[in-house]
Amino acid sequence: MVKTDLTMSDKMMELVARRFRTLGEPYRLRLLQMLEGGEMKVGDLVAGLDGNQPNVSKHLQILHEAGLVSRRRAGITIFYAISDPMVIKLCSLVCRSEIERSKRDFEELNASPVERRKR
Amino acid sequence: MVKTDLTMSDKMMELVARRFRTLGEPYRLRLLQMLEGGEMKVGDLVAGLDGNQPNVSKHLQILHEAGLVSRRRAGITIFYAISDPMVIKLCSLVCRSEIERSKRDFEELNASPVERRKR
DNA sequence: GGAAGATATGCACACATAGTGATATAGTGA
DNA sequence: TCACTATATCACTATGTGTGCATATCTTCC
Repeated sequence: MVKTDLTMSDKMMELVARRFRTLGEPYRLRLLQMLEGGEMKVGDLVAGLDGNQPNVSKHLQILHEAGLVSRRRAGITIFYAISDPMVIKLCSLVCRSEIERSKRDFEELNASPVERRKR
Repeated sequence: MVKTDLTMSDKMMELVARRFRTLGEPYRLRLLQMLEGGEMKVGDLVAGLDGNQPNVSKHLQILHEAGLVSRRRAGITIFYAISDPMVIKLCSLVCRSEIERSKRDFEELNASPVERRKR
């Protein structure tokens, strides 16, 4: 029923791209990072990220619509939490790859001039 | 030397976000998908994606600057290939998660009205 | 019901970026 | 050197989206 072969349909491609774009914002990554330790209320996220409240709310909304965080109301405050642990795996994958990349760049910079001419 | 603890620095966050944004374009995902089978020349990518050549070149440039694809010149033609296999892992992770999500949505739609009221 | 606090939303602006057609560059062979 | 082919770059427009301010909504407590 569900299409699972290698060639993704255009619609699936669009969905995947959309999810990547959702994660393509530093502010949202910081929010997710803060939520990595457990659920938090909006006010604490605002305080922890030195941002203004509407902006934080908007980003949380985007993360929520993407299904990456869940919402829980407790009286007058609202708690957000990571709902799809995949995002953590994704971020650590990219982060590790980025570190590898910077390491390669570093070694390339320190290579001998003869080596460097080969690029 | 390299910062590896859980709280990413702002600079690392920016790099990770940039990479996600690079993958946040359906056209680029389609290019990567075509390259999954091995290196290809620009012309074949243009033909395979029913796009115009400057656009394909620009996207390939972006992928190349991100370090996701490598370039190889063979005479007058240029071959591109996936250089960081991590992108395949990333895409399949997100794709699987997206399938799970659509499955949940489907089941939720087919749940009894009583269940549905709980959302 | 009215006030207060927490969160969400609407609006306007700025900026980044994708698409497109024209043009430039680079390699090849005559 | 000149034409030809493959690819890259430029200039322009259009669209999407992040940000900040003002304001609305929702819940609780008096």
